Amino acid sequence: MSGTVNGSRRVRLVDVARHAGVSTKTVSNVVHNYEHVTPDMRSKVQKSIRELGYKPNLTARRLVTGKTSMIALAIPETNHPYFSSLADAIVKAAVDRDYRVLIEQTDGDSEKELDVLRDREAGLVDGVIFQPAKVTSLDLAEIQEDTPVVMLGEAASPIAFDHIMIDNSAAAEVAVKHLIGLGRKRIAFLGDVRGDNAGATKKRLAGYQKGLEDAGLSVDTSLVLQVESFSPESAKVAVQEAIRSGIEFEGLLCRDDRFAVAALQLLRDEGISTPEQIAVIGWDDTVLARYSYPTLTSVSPNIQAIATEAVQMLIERIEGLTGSGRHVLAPYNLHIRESAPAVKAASAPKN
Amino acid sequence: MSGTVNGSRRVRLVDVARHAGVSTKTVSNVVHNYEHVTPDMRSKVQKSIRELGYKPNLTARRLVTGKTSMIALAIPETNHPYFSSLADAIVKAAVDRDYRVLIEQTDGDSEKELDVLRDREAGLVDGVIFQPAKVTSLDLAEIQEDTPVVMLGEAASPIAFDHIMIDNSAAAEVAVKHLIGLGRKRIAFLGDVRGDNAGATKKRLAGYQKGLEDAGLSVDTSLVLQVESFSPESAKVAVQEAIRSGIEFEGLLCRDDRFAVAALQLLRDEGISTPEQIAVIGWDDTVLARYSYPTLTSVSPNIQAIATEAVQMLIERIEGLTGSGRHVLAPYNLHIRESAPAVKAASAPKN
DNA sequence: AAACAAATTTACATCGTTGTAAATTACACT
DNA sequence: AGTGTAATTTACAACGATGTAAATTTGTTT
Repeated sequence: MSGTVNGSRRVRLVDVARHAGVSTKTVSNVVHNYEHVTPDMRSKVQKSIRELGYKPNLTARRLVTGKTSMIALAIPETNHPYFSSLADAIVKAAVDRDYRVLIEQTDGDSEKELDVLRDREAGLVDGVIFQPAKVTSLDLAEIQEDTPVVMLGEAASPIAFDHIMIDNSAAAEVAVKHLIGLGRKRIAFLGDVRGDNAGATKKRLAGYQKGLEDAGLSVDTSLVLQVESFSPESAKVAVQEAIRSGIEFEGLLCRDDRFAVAALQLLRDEGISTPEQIAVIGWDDTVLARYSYPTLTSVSPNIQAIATEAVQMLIERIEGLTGSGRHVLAPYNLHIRESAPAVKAASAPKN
Repeated sequence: MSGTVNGSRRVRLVDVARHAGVSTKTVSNVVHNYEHVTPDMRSKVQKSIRELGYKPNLTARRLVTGKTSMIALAIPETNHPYFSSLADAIVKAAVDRDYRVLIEQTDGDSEKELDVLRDREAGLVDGVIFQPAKVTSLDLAEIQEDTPVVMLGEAASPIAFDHIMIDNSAAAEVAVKHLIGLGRKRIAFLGDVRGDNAGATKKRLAGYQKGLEDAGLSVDTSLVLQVESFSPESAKVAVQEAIRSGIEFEGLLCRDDRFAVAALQLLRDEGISTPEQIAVIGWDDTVLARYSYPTLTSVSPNIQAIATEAVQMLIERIEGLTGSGRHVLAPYNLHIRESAPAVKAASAPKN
């Protein structure tokens, strides 16, 4: 009773129609639960469908409807704690809306990122949710495609595109103020990555600075730690150099959890206690934050909200909404854990 | 110079043909780099393609060729360190072979898992790589579909399917022997999860047992810690209860990294040192192992090899290979880190 | 220059479904 | 019973590409 009888071709709509003695359109109507079908017809057709093991061919359906019911999610890497939870949430949100998700890995490569939007082939997906790592607003502005796109993340994007992000500057400010609330005065930022032109770090730095200034603290540029690359190793090197060169700080705000956890490991190796001597805050609230030692306080974007909103906005575009790009700020909060505990329980720095 | 001129429909093959004054088939030939096309023709057509901004419609192509060049990857959750690296590797391997990957999350739900194979719609993908969490060999045997499938992971699968896994029993044995090499005699296993009928744990337990027996150690069933669910919390509860009830052990082999890292946290909270008092080994060698404290020794399946092989086997099936299921053992090794260090550097248990 | 073979190009049917609009049937009301 | 209207069902032409096989052009050989 399988889809094909030995060696014969797949069962088509027309085969069901013949078997049931009706037109193909009626079978189609039954398949789609069209309401104006008499119960007799319906059950007769359903019986044939069952007996023949008919399954609709999605490709043919797509060709005539022009809809794929698929969206692409373009992210730098799947194997990254933040992006994998983002992917998870977006897949769930899409499935709720009867869409499927195609993952496109751009590997943080600007050519691959542009390819995603250049859209060399048509009819693959109905729309794209795109979190760029390298590509700049200028690159994007040149590309004017007709596939709907929703941008995620902190990169500046052309106003033409819908865009969802958290208020990076405000979030950094909240994080800095939390550290200040713990009595920390000299607060470092890890890290300013060489060649990172995506703009995320700049915004976080701006918030970091504003947080300090609002509290009447001076901004010391030697506390903005420069990092060679996005690898945890180079983050460790940066922190280590700072310590070796005698730069003192009691708080550390990191641009992401990977850097933060690397910093935790380094501080431990150097015999510096967290949070007693240096309180640390990460960014993204990934799985790493839950399992590190000490557990990591982290800026926590509401991924659920981002995913739901992104899918919603994209579907609106797919369904024909026009007009210039919408710009949405997603909610976030600071997830407090041991590395920068709640203010009440805070002990003053010991050094 | 974009794909569509204001408001007009998409450019089709036939539009290019008319513009260039040739037949549609010639345009198609140029698009596909068919060799028997004169240079004149080719450049004339390419010019038209460029000027009109033509992009081939994948759906139409698929309908006539019957190929989607997409494969599905069905996994319990994207947001899991092991599965996200698996997804990453499979996407890369597939892209290398000119396939795209559709991620299907089964949420460890047996209905959803069956749905993946029941294949309610045809022509979505050319084949499926499927790592089940719940579904048993029996459930699967009933389903006889024509979409090629490659199974991953430790669940028993019907002989009809191709299947790739690491030798769980042997790997567990290696891990246990490593602990024994560190001088540990009482070695516990975390954990036997209630309701886990996927068979993975059973095989690991078998290897655990064999490793002990080979070393002439007795197998104490109270050292096989029962866990209520797959959550880290329940793993912690299980370890805690064992300690509270006076069960003593110097080595701990865990069924996955999440459990292992949860155990590390609990041991720390209990004031038990790792690896001095209890050496711990995880499984899957996920990102957690790199960032935990202490860093985690873990059984490390060669994900790269698994992904490449899975894609290779699936494509062979897609291209028509018939015959009964092939069963492949993938390579693995024990990634040594601090929680169960290399034998040389090992210190004897202190308690 | 004719004849044949090989290399290009073309015409046309086809993939399997759904949209449109026309044809039919069923139903209600004089 | 006859007519008008609404509810079903159907016929047929798309959707946009590629495969097949035939038609044409080009090139070679005698």
